[in-house]
Amino acid sequence: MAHDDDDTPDPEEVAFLAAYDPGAFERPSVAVDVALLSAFDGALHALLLRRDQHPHRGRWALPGGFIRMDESLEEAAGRLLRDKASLAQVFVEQLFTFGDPDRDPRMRVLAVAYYALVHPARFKEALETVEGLELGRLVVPWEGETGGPVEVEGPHGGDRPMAFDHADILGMAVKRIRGKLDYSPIGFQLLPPNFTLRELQEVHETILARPLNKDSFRRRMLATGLLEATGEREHAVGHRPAELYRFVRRSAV
Amino acid sequence: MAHDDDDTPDPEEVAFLAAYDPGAFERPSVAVDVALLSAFDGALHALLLRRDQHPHRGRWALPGGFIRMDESLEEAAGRLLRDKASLAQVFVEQLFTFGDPDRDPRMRVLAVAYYALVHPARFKEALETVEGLELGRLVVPWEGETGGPVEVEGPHGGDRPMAFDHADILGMAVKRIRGKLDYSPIGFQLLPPNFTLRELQEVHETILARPLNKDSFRRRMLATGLLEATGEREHAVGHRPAELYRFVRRSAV
DNA sequence: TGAATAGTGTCTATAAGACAATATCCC
DNA sequence: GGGATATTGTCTTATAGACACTATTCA
Repeated sequence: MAHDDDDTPDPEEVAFLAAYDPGAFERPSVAVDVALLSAFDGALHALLLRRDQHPHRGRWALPGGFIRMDESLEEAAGRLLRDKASLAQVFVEQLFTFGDPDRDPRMRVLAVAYYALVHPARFKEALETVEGLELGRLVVPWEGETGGPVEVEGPHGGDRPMAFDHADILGMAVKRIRGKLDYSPIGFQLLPPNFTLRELQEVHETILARPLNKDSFRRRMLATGLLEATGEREHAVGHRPAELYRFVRRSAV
Repeated sequence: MAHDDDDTPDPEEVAFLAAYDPGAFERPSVAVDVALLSAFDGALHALLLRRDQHPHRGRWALPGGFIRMDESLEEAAGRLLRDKASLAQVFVEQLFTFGDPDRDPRMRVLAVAYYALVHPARFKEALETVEGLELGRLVVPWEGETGGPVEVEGPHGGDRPMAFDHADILGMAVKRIRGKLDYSPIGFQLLPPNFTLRELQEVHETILARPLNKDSFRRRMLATGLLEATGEREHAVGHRPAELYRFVRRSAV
């Protein structure tokens, strides 16, 4: 790895120094922050915690916490979701590592950001059962995959200003999942096991924040071979019920 | 940010503890490793350093080093490229953060991986002028954007086994630039300022490891509006010289 | 003049968008 | 039956691949 300092010809010695004398190199704190997202009511939503301490008191923050020495980053993200939102078995993926020296005024903290996707039922259950969790509705002020921070609103409108660089983390999450939609069946993380094509299209439209052509969407999705008809149909919908599909577990790649 | 431990209701207090008493929380070391890539001779190549110390003595590693407390991650990547390869003004982008607890047998080290792209002339100049740098030719054992570690060969063939998880970092870099090629003019980082369409196509083919349709490539590239004819042509090529193009600086986005 | 690649034009196959027609459920 | 959406089929348009033809340079 050659993790040596610049003018030192011996990487290993330096590394051992750092290992045996923690004071030799200052080390940053490393946190994992998770953008837990769901799609409903025509918008992406995130789970937030309101800060009651300085800095950024009164602003909203993503669930996060310091990593432990014996867990991987992804395990830390999973642990945080379990502990802060009592959600297990959630799809998580690493997003980006934020490391501006002054992103936290107290000390140097790196944030390894993850995003997670759950379907609305589980999302809302966490929101109602776990103390302190609040809802943030994402308003994306840019188009396509341009990128940049998002704005966050409360359930009844009104701003929810984000703490630290968490609006950037959310923006990065939106950008990432918009990009992944093109080539990856990411949408099924945001739906129950069985779903109609219209529901899938609504999820896509919510993520992309633009209407999609119904016929073309239908054809494209069925052509991927990732959807499988269940033979069942939705019911009690006041109109012709649509067939329910499920995502195929990719077997041989 | 709520960087609190699980069962602690006061994130800030914990953070202050960590800040004022570094022993309260163990912190990992954080390194930046850079996959410096170039495309020539029909393959992607990386700059490597041979390890002469344990662990992984005799294996090859990417240039890397610990971050400093006063620099951002991207600044650290730039500093490493200057110090280790005397390359400045290189395009770098964050790739992924590797954090397996046992990725380094000596201690917990997170590696924030970056990739960098330079054109062959600068790459080879670094290789020849900077002591200790060696050449790695990437062999990608998977197709498309499947992902996974790459194999690395020396300039005259023969394996160059990579240290730590650096084969995974290189694999992630290849996967990323393959993906970006579709929607981003990433190729121009690997070319001189003026270049022909054929050269651009060769870069794309090298990155994707598959032949591209010439007519279609031409049309697609010119349709992006990112290429600008210089009016000049290549010369002394033994055949009709092609027009030289340059990339347009995206003005209004 | 010939070798070799650049660059243009045209045809075909495929995928996306538009739209119409029919099907099916609930009320 | 009426309302509403599902599902299928057809037509049009845009784009990618294939291929043929002309253009231009150097040896």
